[in-house]
Amino acid sequence: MSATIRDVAERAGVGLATVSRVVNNSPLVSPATRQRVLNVIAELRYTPHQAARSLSLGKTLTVTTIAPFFTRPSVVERLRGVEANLADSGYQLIVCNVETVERRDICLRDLPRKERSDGVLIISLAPHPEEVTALQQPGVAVVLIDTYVAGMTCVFIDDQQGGYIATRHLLDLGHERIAYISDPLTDPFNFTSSRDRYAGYRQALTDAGMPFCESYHRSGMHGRYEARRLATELLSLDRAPTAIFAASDTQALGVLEAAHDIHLRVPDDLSVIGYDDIEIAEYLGLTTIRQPLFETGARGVELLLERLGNLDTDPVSERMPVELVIRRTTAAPRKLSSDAERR
Amino acid sequence: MSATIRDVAERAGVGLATVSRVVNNSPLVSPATRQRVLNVIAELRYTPHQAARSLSLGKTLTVTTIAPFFTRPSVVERLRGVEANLADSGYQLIVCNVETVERRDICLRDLPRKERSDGVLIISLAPHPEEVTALQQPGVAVVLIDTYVAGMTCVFIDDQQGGYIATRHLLDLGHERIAYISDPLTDPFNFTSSRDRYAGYRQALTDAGMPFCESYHRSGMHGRYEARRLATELLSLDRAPTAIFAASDTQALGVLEAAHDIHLRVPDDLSVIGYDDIEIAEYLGLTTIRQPLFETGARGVELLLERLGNLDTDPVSERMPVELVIRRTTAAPRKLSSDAERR
DNA sequence: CCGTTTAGTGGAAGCGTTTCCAGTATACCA
DNA sequence: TGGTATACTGGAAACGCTTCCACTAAACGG
Repeated sequence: MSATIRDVAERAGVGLATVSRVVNNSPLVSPATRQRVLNVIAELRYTPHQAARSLSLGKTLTVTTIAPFFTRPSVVERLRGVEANLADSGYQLIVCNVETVERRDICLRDLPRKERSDGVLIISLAPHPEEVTALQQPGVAVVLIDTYVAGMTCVFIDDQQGGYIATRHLLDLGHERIAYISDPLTDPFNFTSSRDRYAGYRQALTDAGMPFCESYHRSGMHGRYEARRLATELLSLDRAPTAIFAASDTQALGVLEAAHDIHLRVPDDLSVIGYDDIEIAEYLGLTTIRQPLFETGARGVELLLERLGNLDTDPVSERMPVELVIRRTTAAPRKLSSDAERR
Repeated sequence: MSATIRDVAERAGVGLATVSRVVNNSPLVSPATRQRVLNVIAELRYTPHQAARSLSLGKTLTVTTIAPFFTRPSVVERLRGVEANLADSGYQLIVCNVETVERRDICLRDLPRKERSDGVLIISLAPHPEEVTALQQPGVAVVLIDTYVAGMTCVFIDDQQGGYIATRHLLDLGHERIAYISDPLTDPFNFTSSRDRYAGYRQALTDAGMPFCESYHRSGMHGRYEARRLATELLSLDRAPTAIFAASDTQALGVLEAAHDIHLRVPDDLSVIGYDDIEIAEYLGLTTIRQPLFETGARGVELLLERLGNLDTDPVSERMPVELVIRRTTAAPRKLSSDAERR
């Protein structure tokens, strides 16, 4: 159907090897021959057959990215970073979306195999110990994004630090009743960010000599609606929090809605801080913790490409910084009401 | 390095062909042999080599999706539809992001080739006539999403209708000065949606006997910031519009910002309607035109898989419906002020 | 009981590349 | 002038799989 290297060779009156050399820019071809071959290639619209190429080469020329819920703004942004750096590398990007635990397990087991892909990028999914062992088998290069596992190459965020900074910000403003809304701290996907941010939250509280109140921590399925529900619960508490730290901007939106529902004004009656700094955060004036989403993806690919060149590289891990972005949803608590309530 | 079919065959004491048959669920294997082979496969952690498989099969087992600006909410949602329906099909999804015209041209020329992919999904990019010819060459199955081209298989949206409905809604509310903000009507990517929606806008105006005012149409680069700038221009006109139809929700956000900048209240002083019904639209109470984003992606894959089975299928095109979603950013214009200004 | 079908099996060709190896000119050096 | 390095070139093996074809042994019908 389409032209093969043999067709080109015959038509140009040269050997197969020569055509291959031309295609691969080998210097061992005389200019005259090269030109003749190039003409025939153009004439026949010849394109090398990927599968044949990779079979012969022993490489798939392919990089697989495993991403959970790849429509979430934060994931999309990381993916963009991945794509941007992979586009000109000659590798194709295979994207695998994970929305169920079964698929998570299948993907982590079957995809990182030499027969399928030269390299694998795993976003936000922390492999279990036995999976780590499998991932370390030589043959496939693996880079973890947004996750830290000792002994593997990772690009990650210091989420504990992020949680700390967010809470610290609220403490600095004078808040004493600070709640935290997040995904479940342990979940079957093995996401670590809610857990790490929680640890930072607790640490900041402790460092400030502030007691931790169990009922100020609520967790539930990721998403705006669930966060709205949790925030509503929180806000109807006897001693309702004056500030809520949401583990993601999306969840912060839910908190904002809940506040709106009961006619609480933000930041006057309630301070809200999110996490991620997704695009809409700026629009809404949401105070948040910015993490370098695009950059983690981009850097992850860089590390992967390096490892692809040399598989024996020692694993490296890079921590990316987070940053507090103060906008319009956090402010000092109203002394009056909180004092009144307290006495 | 990793086990091949030969290793399995030797270890199980059977022929290559038998192993292949087991792997591919051929009925021509006795239960006993099958079990023996399966045991060895498990033991050796054997996985068929993709490239070898596809070379032998003459198929790449791969589907490529070409998407412009794949982080835009509307595109992400379509991609999710694509992924959802492709996940269990046995085909791998290769994603190609297009953010420059050069890459658009390269992708449209090089990717839809039998040697690279069994099928190609093209999102929102209308091929030029000469590209259409190339895309119709047998060998690759191509499905266009969000674009209509005669003679090709497409899943598209009636954007003209959408533009009409949006404008009609504003007219019905009593607006007489309705502006339209969009991407440039003709652009090098050959996006058609802004153009079609514009046509609907004009048509609705005409049908209502309303004159079209050139200065009420502004176009610029896609995005919130540009839309905000254009809206600001519009709102500082002598006879400023009382309603603005934005060609996307993202742009509608920019309009909302512009209104906020000059302390115009929405919908009291200004009605705003968007397009797409992206997730944030509901949160913001944005009136908009909903288009079935996920569904176009999902349906596109279905059609592609059908064509993959039988390449000689006649091209079909399916139009998906749009729907007006009325929320809180549109209302009747304030008679008082508009009358006052007019006289 | 003997042909004939049928289930199960293995060998080998072929998919389209890359690349090692061997070969043939031509150029260069002594 | 002969020998050797040099610049190209082509043949063929190999990559790991699928599948056609040939084959054997058992089952079946007359």
